[in-house]
Amino acid sequence: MENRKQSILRAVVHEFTTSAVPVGSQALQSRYFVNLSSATIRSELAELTDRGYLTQPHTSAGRVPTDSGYRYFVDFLMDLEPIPDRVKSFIDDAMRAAPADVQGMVERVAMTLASVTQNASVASAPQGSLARVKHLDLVSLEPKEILLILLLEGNLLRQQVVNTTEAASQAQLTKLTARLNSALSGRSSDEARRHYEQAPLGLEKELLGRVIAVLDLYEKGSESLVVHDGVRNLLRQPEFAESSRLTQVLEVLEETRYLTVLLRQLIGQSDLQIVIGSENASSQLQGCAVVLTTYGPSERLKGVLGVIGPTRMAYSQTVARLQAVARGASDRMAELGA
Amino acid sequence: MENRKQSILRAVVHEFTTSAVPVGSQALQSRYFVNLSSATIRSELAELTDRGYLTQPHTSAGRVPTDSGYRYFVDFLMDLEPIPDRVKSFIDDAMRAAPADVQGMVERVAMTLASVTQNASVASAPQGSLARVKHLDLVSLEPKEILLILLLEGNLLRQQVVNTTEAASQAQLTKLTARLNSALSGRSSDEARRHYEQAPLGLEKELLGRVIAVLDLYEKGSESLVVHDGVRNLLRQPEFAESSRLTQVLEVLEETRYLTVLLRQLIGQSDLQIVIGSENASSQLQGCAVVLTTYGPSERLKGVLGVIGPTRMAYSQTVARLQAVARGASDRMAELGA
DNA sequence: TTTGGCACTCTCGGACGGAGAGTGCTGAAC
DNA sequence: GTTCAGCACTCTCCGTCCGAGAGTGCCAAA
Repeated sequence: MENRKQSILRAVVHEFTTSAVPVGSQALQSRYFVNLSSATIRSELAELTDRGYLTQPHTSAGRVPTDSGYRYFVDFLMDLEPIPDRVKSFIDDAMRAAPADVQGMVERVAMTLASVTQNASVASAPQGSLARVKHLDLVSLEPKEILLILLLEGNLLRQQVVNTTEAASQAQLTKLTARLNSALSGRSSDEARRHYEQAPLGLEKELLGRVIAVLDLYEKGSESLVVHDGVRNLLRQPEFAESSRLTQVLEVLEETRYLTVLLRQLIGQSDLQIVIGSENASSQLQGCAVVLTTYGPSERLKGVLGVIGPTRMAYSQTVARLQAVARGASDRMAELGA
Repeated sequence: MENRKQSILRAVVHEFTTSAVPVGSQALQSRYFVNLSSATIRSELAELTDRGYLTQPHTSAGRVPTDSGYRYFVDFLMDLEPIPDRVKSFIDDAMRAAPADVQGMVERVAMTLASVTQNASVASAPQGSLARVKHLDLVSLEPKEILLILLLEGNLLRQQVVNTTEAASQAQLTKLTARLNSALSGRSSDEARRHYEQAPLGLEKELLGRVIAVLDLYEKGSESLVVHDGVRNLLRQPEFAESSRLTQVLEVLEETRYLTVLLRQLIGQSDLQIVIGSENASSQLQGCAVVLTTYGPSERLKGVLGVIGPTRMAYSQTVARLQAVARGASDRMAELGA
């Protein structure tokens, strides 16, 4: 695209994202292109409109970027906005003070992200394709009831109540714990499964089975933890002034099932994904943009981190801050975890 | 209050909660009091308005209950609405399928409550005034880094990374684990503290200190887990049509700090608490009502469960269903927990 | 190719007015 | 003394109208 058209498109996006008001030729002229006349800008705008990058709410209104307009902007025109120092240190502080457990960490990450981007955020707990058991513990609740505690890679705790066929004392359990620990710790579910097959019938096999079940659930992600935060930030945007639009978004956010699927679909090859308006598979997110990246303590353990806001979003700022939070969280988790 | 006035107040509340439209004398006459003339009803309404139970949005509009009107209704006129069988079994199913860990359980409870009351819900994890350690485990991460896993009463897991001054092997830790377990399990924080004071300097004392710190945090509730769900249900109500009202509510719900304080304040003597509109300490909840009860696996371990909606709420239905969910959750937790 | 000029279009906000809903009051009936 | 029909009154709601203002597209000249 011609250079000047690009500049004008960039200016329209910038102006509209900050003011939320359709931008006219005069506004552009006085604020961005003092050496051009508004008439010239008008003809450029008309051209950009013909090509599908801009649209007008009505005949005599200013221009608004279309989804394709935003798309062109993020693909070719956007440069990352530098992050102010106080935002940087805010992120650092938040991560440093984050709780050590995955649950708490994920919540903190979502909170921080929502706060620095002033939009809604989502975060899923890091998951590995091959979950490994780091440690395991058995606690006797009742004679035939055992609490199985599993510490997975990334310091993720899982617990499950197991009703066994045989009774066992805590002393027996302690011995069993030691045996299972040396057999399983550091091993993946495949290796655990081999162990399971060779084990003789009895309590040990029973418990091994449960361990494998937990690992499977975890790997399939059906147990996945997804949190969201910052819906209140969306309410400040004029596009959510009447609540009908928000309803749609909230349905996606609060229905964790949807969200899980959405995140899994979206996080494909690229490490930064921007989905704008109608590009969204889910029709509920019309008018919204989703910016996603991954994070986690290691290459094998990755979760998804995302920002959801109106398509009229400060993309360059959002992307920069999203990546900063992802980096901060990853570092912190690496430090605590694996 | 005279019997007929009560009936009329009840009718106004009922009509308004279902229709959301100010209710006039004619509507009451045709739907509730066929043997009375609308003029008679009008004079009764005028009386109820004088006494402060009703109000008019404007001179020639129908009546709307005031906060005192709702208060009178819930105190004297409300009778619990029976719960349909399918709702009952919905609750039972949800509780049966709930995960065994506290985190998951609390989330499930909030979700269920939001769903059956069609309002927003909050739930806090059960907490005891005296937390007891049920089991403890130490896992070596690095030579001088230990992951401390605490299983508290109610099967609540806590984890914390401890950086120690001395290095320790996993074998040493295993021994230490056994010693600490026999010393601490079933003991409250007071007893743990006695232990701590008598312990000689060293790793054991260091760890005991951390255990106590975790217990303290837990008892003070500053670590407390509070979740919410069902905000999308509020959006269906006309009082949240423009989003400004919702902003307030979301600020309370998403700022867990506020919520924690709110719940702690509110759950006083009674096991069922209804706070209507201006009775709310927090001015953010003007126009909203909060219905609260407690739940938990035992007498000593109680969490708070609440419904938040517009003051124009189906109180009798809400209370009945809230109590049903609380009962279901308590039973299930008792079964799993203590 | 750019630009000033100009007619045109559309929204926005305020004013106006009629329809409708609901009220309070009054005087008569029971 | 309670109930009720009748009636005037009040206020909202909604549609219409109109002028101001913003922005456009087009055209002819530089």
